[in-house]
Amino acid sequence: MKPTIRDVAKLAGVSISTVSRVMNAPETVVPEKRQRVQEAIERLRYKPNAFARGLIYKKSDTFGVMIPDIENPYYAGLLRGIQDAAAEMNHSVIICNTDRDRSRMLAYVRNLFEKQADGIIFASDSLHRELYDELKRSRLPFVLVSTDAPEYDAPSVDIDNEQAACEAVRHLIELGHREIGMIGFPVGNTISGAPRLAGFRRALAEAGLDHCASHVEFAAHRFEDACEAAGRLFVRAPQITAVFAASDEFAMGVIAYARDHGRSVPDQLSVVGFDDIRMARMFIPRLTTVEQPVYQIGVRAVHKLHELMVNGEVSVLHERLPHRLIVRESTAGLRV
Amino acid sequence: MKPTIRDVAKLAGVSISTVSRVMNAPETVVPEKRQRVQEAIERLRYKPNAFARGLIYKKSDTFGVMIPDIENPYYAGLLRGIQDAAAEMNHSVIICNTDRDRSRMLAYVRNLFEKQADGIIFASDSLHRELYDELKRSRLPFVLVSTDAPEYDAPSVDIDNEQAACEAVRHLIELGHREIGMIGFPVGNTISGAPRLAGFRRALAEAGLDHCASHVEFAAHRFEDACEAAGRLFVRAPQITAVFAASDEFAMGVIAYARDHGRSVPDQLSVVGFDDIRMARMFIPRLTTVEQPVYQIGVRAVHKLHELMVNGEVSVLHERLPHRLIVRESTAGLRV
DNA sequence: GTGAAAGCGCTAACAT
DNA sequence: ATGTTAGCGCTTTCAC
Repeated sequence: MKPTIRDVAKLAGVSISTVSRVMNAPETVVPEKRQRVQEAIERLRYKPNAFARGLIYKKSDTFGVMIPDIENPYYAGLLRGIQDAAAEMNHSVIICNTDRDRSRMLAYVRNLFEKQADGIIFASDSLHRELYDELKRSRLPFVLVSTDAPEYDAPSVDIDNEQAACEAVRHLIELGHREIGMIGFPVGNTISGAPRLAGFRRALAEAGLDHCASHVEFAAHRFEDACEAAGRLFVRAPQITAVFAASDEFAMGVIAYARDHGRSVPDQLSVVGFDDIRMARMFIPRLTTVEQPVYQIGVRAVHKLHELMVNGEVSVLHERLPHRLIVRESTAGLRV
Repeated sequence: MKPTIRDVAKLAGVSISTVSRVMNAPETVVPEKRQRVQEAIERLRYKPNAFARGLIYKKSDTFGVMIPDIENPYYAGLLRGIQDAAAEMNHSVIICNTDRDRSRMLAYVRNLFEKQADGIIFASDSLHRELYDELKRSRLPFVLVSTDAPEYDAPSVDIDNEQAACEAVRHLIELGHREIGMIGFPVGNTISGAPRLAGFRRALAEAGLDHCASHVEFAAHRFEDACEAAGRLFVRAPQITAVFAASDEFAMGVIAYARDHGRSVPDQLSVVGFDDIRMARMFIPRLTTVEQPVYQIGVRAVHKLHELMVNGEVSVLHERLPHRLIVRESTAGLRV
């Protein structure tokens, strides 16, 4: 059996409260006894039971992270920031891979509630009504990451997606492109949908290129979806010389499709991605893309959650971190 | 405050033991009361406190996963299998990103112990003495994944790395290559090191190509390291026409390096990777590689851990899952 | 079949 | 400064 506080007390010849004090307020115990207790703790390799503590303190030093798909490099980066920040403050993180399945999400929330999680970080999925209600009822503090839910005033951390998309498209325009298409996320789905599309349209409008505004195809999430979407786009608008892809994986899909159909990148087609996942600089050609500070987003999310847990509220509700366009090899000036 | 069993009892007009019975052995309660209690539970949205339960049952339905780096697609795939299998049996998984830092690993184990985790899955890091001792002392059941530790007889799940590497190299040989190099993991570091090197050497020996046995360079873990290693390899042995890379990321590094130095793949250089990460089929050229059933490895690891938790022992100590060579576009016959 | 009470391992009054 | 005790929320004897 694992040693309990009683075992330590017996071995040290003191009462259990003294042992408890040695752990929680050592200065209130005379050095001599403190010493004895510490030795007993070492010898027995005693560690306090988190259940018993939790029952008293009503906290678990644990929180849950809900993400759609750990295999997606974007979420992996996020998770890393989250876990590092959590470890920093001695908290554990329980990972919940949702696969975008609503009933799984609900089940996770309930489970986290039972396990007395101190909070939840909810990343990237659309926060539907039922889930929001459950979250609220559970009274678990939660923060949203890369998920906009303007209708609910939940704390969030993110980048300015509309602006970032706009800058990416401007880059294409500055390169001389006048026939530009986009591969986007479904509009309703996540924050990556609508705002990035809006940014695309804004850049177009600024440059008087509104005729391109409908050159948009949507893809679900993965590379293969993007390949197909690229196919549809090129059929509809073969004159296109540049594509804004709403994620790096989409950009790779577009490039792969183009390559398979005799269009070389960037000579005959420029492509901008989004996210700057690690793969972006390993791909050939290296991807021009919008860098998101994923790791930092994760870190900030944890801090925000912590603030929420401690103060019950948060100083800035919606936090936006800076993004940056990184020009690599997948975009080039338009050749006439 | 969260409702407790007392609140439910009061609302239903019964004793707390009856409420407990409704949850744990409903058939022992008369239907009428059972009904009332269930209604009260619903109304209050009561959920039993896992701390209190844990204190009694001495288990948390939670286990920890230690991995070096979630951003590495290989581990991400593993984690996905693990999490799915865990969710299946209503267990939570606490993620511990080790960054290969020994003191962090130790800290995680202690933390998991305190939190009363039911077991640990330890992936891919080398299991050093101190950690092994800590694990043993903690009496936490644990299973090793993609980590060989023959000196300790710990349960493990993995593939046959030596054989898989051998097959990858044979593929190169069958293609007509006679000057073959390798980019490997440091030999001491993980299971990916020594066995894959041994497989490389075995295939070479079988074909009477021993003169290639020293055409090996080592890289730490990342793409950039592999690029550099490729540089060293080509300086030392410029006659090489094919490379066996011990991971897909290494293969991409080699290809990127070759591309930057005027060697096209697969026309002038064939490259085989290892792992079949998702990116392997998105890369250009698509990677020929050894597929590991990562997801399944994760699933099996959970089942093995569960077996260990329940029975205190495991029927087969070391489990090996099947691998498979997938030929795509990064390898081609030798042109003379 | 149901309630009262003990106890899981710990902390925090409360005595001394 | 230290020991005794109540109690966190639950399960499980043990009486009735």
